[in-house]
Amino acid sequence: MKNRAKPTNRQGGAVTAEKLREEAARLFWEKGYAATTTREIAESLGVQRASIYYHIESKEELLYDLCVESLRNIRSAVATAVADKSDPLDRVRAMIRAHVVSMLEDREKHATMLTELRALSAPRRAEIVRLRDEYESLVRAIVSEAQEAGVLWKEASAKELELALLNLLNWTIFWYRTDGELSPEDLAKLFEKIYLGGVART
Amino acid sequence: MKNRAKPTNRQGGAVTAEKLREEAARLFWEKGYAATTTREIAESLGVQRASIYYHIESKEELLYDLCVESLRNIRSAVATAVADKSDPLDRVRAMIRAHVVSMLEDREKHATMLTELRALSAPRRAEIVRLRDEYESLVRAIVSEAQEAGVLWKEASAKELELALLNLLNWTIFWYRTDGELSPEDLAKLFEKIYLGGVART
DNA sequence: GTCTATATTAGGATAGAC
DNA sequence: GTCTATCCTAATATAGAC
Repeated sequence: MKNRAKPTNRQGGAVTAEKLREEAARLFWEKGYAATTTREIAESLGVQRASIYYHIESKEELLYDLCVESLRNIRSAVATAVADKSDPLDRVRAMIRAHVVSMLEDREKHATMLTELRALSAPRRAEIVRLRDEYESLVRAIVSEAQEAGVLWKEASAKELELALLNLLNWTIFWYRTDGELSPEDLAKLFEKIYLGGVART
Repeated sequence: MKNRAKPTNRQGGAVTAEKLREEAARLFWEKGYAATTTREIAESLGVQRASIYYHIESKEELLYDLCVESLRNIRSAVATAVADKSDPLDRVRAMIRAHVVSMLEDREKHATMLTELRALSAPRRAEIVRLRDEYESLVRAIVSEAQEAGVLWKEASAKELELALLNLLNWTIFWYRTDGELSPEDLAKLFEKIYLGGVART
């Protein structure tokens, strides 16, 4: 057996920028960005501290890339989910489902993006805020269309309804457990029912 | 003029544990607990770094005290608000109002408590989790009573309805601005309407 | 692509004077 | 109750060998 390309790390494969980002997302979510050290990231991957700098320029780059990926993923999930729906209420339902499922299936990344924005330097933060605003515009447009079609309240603005919806969905990252009773789909159904119909018995 | 007790800091008064906690809450919320340095806290108060250790034992103590205070305040606000109501639906409404107003009027403290728990050492974290669970039990009891009285859904459990309610309310800390269009009371009314009645036009 | 070794700075906390 | 001075550790990142 030739020993070329024999890795000395414990993960079996070469450390790639991809693996780095995965592990970073996990640790950033577990301990927070500022409290996570590059030492820990390297240790988790079974390599020396210096080795990770072959793949990345800085710790902040890991956070930035992760935020970009998170926002691209959720935006694309929602856009795809509503693409083949024309009924305004169906589009709202599809959006809720896609947002919740996408968010919870890649929870570490989305949670980090949603809560660690302030750790980025000003230029990178501005870029992420721009992407986030773009996503919020998509959500708001879907809400607004439903209002115009007469199937959602008009007593509140599209902005207010959008913020309330994201409130209801996003906080889930803080308590959702993969080993819990409710699947992402179950939660999406619950939130859809509550958002559209409320919890009061009629 | 005698110059005894003349403070050299820029704040005009003596630095007290109270002022320390206020400033810490502000900075912890602005930059996160781990990214906030004791140097910055001292600088904001106009004193030398060493001086703050006369009032506290460690940076972590600031976070812990702040979490305890936050949970005591919101619990007491909600308990007081529902105390004189007997109608189950009125109690739910009063709880929403008190939670939102209390949370937003002392936003830095509550936000820090809600998001920086993981920075505490295990014993202190356990203590805060216990207080938080106590508060959640109060919320759940109010929801549960309303279900038993037949005025809220029973298709979902009290736990699910409680989690969904706190979702809807808590995420507000991430976007609420004191200079925005909506007051805490306005937001409480909006959330009350959405939570109980949903946003679909009937 | 990963290693050893290290430069460099920052951060929490303490000692002891006033 | 605050100051100056400093200890000590931990952290990001780089240099250069293999």
